[in-house]
Amino acid sequence: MLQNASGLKPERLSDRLARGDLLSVNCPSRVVLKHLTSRWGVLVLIALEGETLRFSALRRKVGGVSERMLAQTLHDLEHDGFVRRVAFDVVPPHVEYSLTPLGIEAAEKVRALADWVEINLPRVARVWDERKTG
Amino acid sequence: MLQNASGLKPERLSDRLARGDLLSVNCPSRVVLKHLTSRWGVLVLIALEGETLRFSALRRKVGGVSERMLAQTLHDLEHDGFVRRVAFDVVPPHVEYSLTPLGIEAAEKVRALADWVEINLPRVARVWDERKTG
DNA sequence: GTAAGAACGCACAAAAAAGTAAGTGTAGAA
DNA sequence: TTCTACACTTACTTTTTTGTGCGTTCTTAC
Repeated sequence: MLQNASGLKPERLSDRLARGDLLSVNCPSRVVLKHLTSRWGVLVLIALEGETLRFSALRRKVGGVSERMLAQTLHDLEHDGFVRRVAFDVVPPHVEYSLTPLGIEAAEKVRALADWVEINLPRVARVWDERKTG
Repeated sequence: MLQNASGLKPERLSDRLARGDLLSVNCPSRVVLKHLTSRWGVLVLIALEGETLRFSALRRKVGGVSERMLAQTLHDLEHDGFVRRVAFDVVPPHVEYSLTPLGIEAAEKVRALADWVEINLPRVARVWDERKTG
């Protein structure tokens, strides 16, 4: 994937991706969407909204993440430009994570969805119950 | 999970779930969020916005889904009350899928996120490029 | 002293998600 | 008369994701 079949000039992603269509296979947006909607991606974005946190604090805030998964999620989000990582060269290590402007925008959308789910959970739960009751 | 340890009256999910906190482990909203943000869940919701589709048509519209995954995704979404399935007892089979009112609301949120991603993909791609260029 | 905390990277293992292939039963098209 | 479409299901394989635990390197608290 991402290979340059015609193999000419050095590819620039930002050129090639004017506008994709989510519903088409290989739409590059799908990759980004995947990071944003990943199990921990959503929660990290939300946890980081409005505050800067250190790795451990973030881990404590996001219930259930393992260190490995948090690190990986943070890498992905940083790589896409949603999260900013600032490391101070001291010992013991001190690293701060925060949202970039891009990340803030994305977090808003993610948060809107998450909020909707939390608020409407009772409606969904009612459907579950009905099905059990028959 | 979901077992009734104290084992008294028949549990009703809609009671137990007044309001969860996404950031806590075992928050039930996470299950629903998982379905909505799953790889194919997002696409199916979007594909079904505004139109009723048959299984095959849906499969053709959502590029890349296998039959198995589409069926499973549809099951999950139906189970949560986002999708309505209407089967006509004829041969060859005829089944129609559409969004419920709940599904329409959810789809709006999901779509908002997806649209944001598509529109802002160039900004993300620029970050990718920068990193490559160094 | 000895343990914990800081922020990971790395190797391995288990679990979950996804893909592949094949089968079902009938009808209308080629 | 052989083929395709329809809407799946089931069994099996592959891929991806997630978790576990160890090592690092130094400092502060007990």
